[in-house]
Amino acid sequence: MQSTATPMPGARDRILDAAEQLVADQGASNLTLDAVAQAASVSKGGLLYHYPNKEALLAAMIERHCDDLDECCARELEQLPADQKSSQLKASILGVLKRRSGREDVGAALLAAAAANPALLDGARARYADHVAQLTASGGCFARSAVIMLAVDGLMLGEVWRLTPFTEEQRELIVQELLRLADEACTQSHTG
Amino acid sequence: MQSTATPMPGARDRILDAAEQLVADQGASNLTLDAVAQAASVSKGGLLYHYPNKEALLAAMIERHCDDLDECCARELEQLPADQKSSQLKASILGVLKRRSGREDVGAALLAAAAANPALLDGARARYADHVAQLTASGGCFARSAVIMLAVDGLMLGEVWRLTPFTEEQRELIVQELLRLADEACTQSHTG
DNA sequence: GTCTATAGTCCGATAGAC
DNA sequence: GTCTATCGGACTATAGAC
Repeated sequence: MQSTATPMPGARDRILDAAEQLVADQGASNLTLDAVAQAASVSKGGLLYHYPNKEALLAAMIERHCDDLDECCARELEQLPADQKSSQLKASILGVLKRRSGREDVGAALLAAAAANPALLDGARARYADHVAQLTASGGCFARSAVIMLAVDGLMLGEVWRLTPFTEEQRELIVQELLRLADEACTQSHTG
Repeated sequence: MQSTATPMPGARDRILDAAEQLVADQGASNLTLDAVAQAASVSKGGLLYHYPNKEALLAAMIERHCDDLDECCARELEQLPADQKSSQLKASILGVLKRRSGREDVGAALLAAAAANPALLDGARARYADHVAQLTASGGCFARSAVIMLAVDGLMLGEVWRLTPFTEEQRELIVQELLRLADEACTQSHTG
């Protein structure tokens, strides 16, 4: 485990950093073991000591990426009132969407790698299922909460693939609308 | 152009069919020119006559995939009242989500290929921008309409990557909720 | 624990006959 | 318009020294 301030990153994390930067700079198809080793200032043999094959490297990248996302949501949750049902949902919205991560290319590359090897996403799948379970347990309207979660996913993935053409103003309107819907989901006033 | 009933598919479409099936059966990483040629009963040289390189083949696959999606939405639109503002939005919801396409793997593979070559998605980007423009012009609430569109995308992409753990019942609840929200988006009663 | 060197595989694209 | 044959390059992973 890695604290937020990292005075001396271990080799494993340094490799992950280098791999991320490489993908962000040069695209997914250039994520070769050679390139990663060079970028991380390790030899290929050294790289393969820490991650025995490319799949293991990708799995570690995905896991850290998901951890980052969870941390963002956790930080948002701390700044929201603890006694409101909607806070959990709002934290998910803000944690994922408040600031664009700047690592969209990395996300795209990791998802691309998962197409060749679906098992890579097993961890992410488990996290997703947890979130849905939390949703059903939170007492708010399930369908409404799910729609909000899915819209968050849709916007994030749209930005990952650079499909969404929204202006910053439009994007802000969307986030505000999501927060409004989150309140509704928990007060259930929308069922009329 | 290809009519709905295809008595004798041209070589180009036959190749596309074979490529889709190959991806669906064997995964994205097995979409090699050799494999496609074999599956389409053409030689590699013949394949490369119709699509001069792999990128051209992928672009054609993506374009046809998008066309299919548009057609599904158009068909739904025909069955909805023409005089209601919400029909357009509802057609998008139903066209994409009513029946699972069964081609999720193909979508994943195409998206994955786009990570290595972002230009492949330019066509899809233009379509997306069109949809958003239609949204703003339709007179309904922009933010609400956008949220609905994004949730549709989120669910579709979630299924493409097999991330979503929803049961069929939950999925149906979500679709119904989206349709309800579409009505609200166009009556604007929610801003109250 | 980290390195060098290399084995072995696979793929995309070209050349040129028919 | 379709074929065969092959080139050249890139990649993962292993073997073994230090």
